Amino acid sequence: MRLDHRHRWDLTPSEAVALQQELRAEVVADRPFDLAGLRLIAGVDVSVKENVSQAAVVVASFPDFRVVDVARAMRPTPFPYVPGLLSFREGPVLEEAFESLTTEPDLFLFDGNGIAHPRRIGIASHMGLWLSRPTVGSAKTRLTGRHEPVPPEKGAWAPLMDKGEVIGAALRTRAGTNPVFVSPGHLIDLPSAIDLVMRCSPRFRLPEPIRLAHNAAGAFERGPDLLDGT
DNA sequence: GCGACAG
DNA sequence: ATCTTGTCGC
Repeated sequence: MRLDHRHRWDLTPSEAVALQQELRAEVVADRPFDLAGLRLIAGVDVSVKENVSQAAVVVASFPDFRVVDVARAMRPTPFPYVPGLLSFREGPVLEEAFESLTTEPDLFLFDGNGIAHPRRIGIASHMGLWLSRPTVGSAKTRLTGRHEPVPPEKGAWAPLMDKGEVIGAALRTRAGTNPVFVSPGHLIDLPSAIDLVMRCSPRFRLPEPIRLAHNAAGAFERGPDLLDGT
């Protein structure tokens, strides 16, 4: 699929931060997204095996999550993990995977944050600019911001606050486990993102598209092809 | 200077 | 992210 807003990835950490400061103004995180029109959703994830990164983009039908397309890419890991600069580590291999994607998903769900980021441009927002399509961030742990305790029932959530702004939500996708951190990536608002993640998590803590992508990205290291949700 | 810190 | 056995619970 076609990509916009392309730029070089080989930047120093301080150059990367400067670029984020430039790009943050382009991110749109206040637009409602109509889930009624959602047909194809893509889960995005990257696995790292020493100095090799493997990306997987799994396109599935919504709301039944039948896999319709898978794009993968494998490249040397170019950038160390630095909190706040994840997109510069995973961006290159993701770019390659996106280019080989033949299907056109309506929305992309990322394993990581959207605007719930110190500079409001986590990997879901950053890649959203490249994709020019709605993106949502779903992280397993918190990067920045604070929140009140989340009630125990499935579907309960608490706003994630940072510097006086609501940047996301700690969402209970399943009772008895930790909440996930949801935030708009690009071209979607928080209420829509929360609704989406809940509808993508009928059974497990993590959204179905993320689980599919996680399996596809790490499959070669865990034996036989496990491209389904088993 | 001391913690915090997506994957 | 990845390193790794058993174990508690539905």
